[in-house]
Amino acid sequence: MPHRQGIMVDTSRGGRDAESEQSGESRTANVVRHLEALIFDGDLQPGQFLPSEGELAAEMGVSRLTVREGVRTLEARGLLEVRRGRRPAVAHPNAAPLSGFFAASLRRDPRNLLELVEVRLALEVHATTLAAQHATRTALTSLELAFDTMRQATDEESFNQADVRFHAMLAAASGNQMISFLIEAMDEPMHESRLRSLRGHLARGRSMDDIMDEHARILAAVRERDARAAAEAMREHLVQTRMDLRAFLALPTGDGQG
Amino acid sequence: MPHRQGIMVDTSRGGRDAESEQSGESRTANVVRHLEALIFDGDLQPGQFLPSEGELAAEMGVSRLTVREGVRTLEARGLLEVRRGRRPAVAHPNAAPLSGFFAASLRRDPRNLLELVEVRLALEVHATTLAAQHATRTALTSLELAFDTMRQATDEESFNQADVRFHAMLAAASGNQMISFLIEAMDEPMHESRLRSLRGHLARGRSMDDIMDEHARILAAVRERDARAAAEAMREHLVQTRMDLRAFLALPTGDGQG
DNA sequence: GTTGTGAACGTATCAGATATGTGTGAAAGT
DNA sequence: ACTTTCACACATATCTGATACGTTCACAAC
Repeated sequence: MPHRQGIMVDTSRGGRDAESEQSGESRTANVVRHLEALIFDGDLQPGQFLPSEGELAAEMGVSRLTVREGVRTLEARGLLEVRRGRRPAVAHPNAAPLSGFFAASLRRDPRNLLELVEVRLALEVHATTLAAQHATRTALTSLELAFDTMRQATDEESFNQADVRFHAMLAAASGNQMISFLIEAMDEPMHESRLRSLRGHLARGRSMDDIMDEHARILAAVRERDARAAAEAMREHLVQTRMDLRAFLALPTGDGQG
Repeated sequence: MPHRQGIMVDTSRGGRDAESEQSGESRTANVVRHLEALIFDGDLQPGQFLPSEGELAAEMGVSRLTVREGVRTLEARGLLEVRRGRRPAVAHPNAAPLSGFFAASLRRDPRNLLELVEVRLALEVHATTLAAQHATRTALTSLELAFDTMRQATDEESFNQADVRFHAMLAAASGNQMISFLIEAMDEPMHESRLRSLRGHLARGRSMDDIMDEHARILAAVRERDARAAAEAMREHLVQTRMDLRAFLALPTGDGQG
């Protein structure tokens, strides 16, 4: 009989089956599995609430503290949304865990930026192929809207924002949510590098019109449903962007800067 | 002055600057940021230990409970390794968070499997390009070794294992750790689907030799450093695999099965 | 009908214990 | 001298019992 103390009676209820509890693991791990079961196999839809910490603790025969640790774990994994005063809610699928991973990778070693750029290139090129094949009419409209916003942008920051949106809409047009999440997850961590890329772009003696042309070519090919041309246009655009970033990294000012 | 209770004195030490604590956020959030700072900006290398929970609690003027919640969060993000009886250690970079994300996505909705396959295709094709361009001699040797292991495999399970290893070695040969992590992270969640894909493959009237041929073509192109051919060979292989999987999903037996 | 308000509930956090795993150095045995 | 054993200091895992404060909702007051 493993660690029991005080008046912790085991008779929490009449017929509790002990099968679902692995005694080799920690109680918190058991709580995590229990919560996962509630989320995945229970009939809880995203946004719906779990029992309160106290109820969960009573159900599982552990203290509230242990429940809290399990809840924290699943919150960090993006499966639960915890807000003070409210019961824990099943989270809508979201890219936060991915975002955290990429951000952490960059903070650990800024050189990972170039690796991330490669990942992005691979994903976006494929997303463009899929978008040309499957994009719905509304998705196309959103894409065109984002393109127009880019064209009307005046300052660097709003241009960047519109650029991010264009790429996000393109990913969304692919119809593949996993790809969308991955690309979205890279946006935040790579925000800084975008501005740098832009500076490197200018340093290479290229203009904003070049960038707009590249995007125009992508948009046109997607609109014409020419998957091969669209993918190629995106690849060329991203290769240029990669060169822009390298140009910035080679700049005298941008050398030692993390 | 926000919630203070009991004898919680604020004079934890002489000159503590309160700037690093956002009073708008929860204490746990502050702890998380503090720990992140230790991990990223401190001089702690992976494998090294943080102060004990008690010490951290004293340093930050919070209870051990609050520290524990923060530690749990970072553990779930793959940044800390916690083992009973030992102080928390900085984790080596690892793909666990990605793996958790993909696994959760699949458990939430098995239809995400086809989306994951697309992601895998995009990443592996690009990884193959990079591998053909940059693979070191030792990486090539590992790849050949994995290929030989595949050829000698007798049963389904060991073949699959060798197959996974081949693709992992190829990703490693790309020299891009981020891509490696992503592909590695998909291995576990997609393990089941691999077996199904294999069954679908046979159901389509194709043989194991076909699979070996596809891999042989990839290996040969990478060895000859023909990036375009290598990428194309990988794409064809993965398109076949995708069709295998679809074939399985269309099988009478494999229809309702999650 | 609208608006305020308080009780009920829920989480956030603290304090203080106990149980048990880990590592270390001293004591014991060879 | 070398190894093994064991006790002890330390660290985490978990429990109990409180307090503080955010959320919600029903009900009363206007």
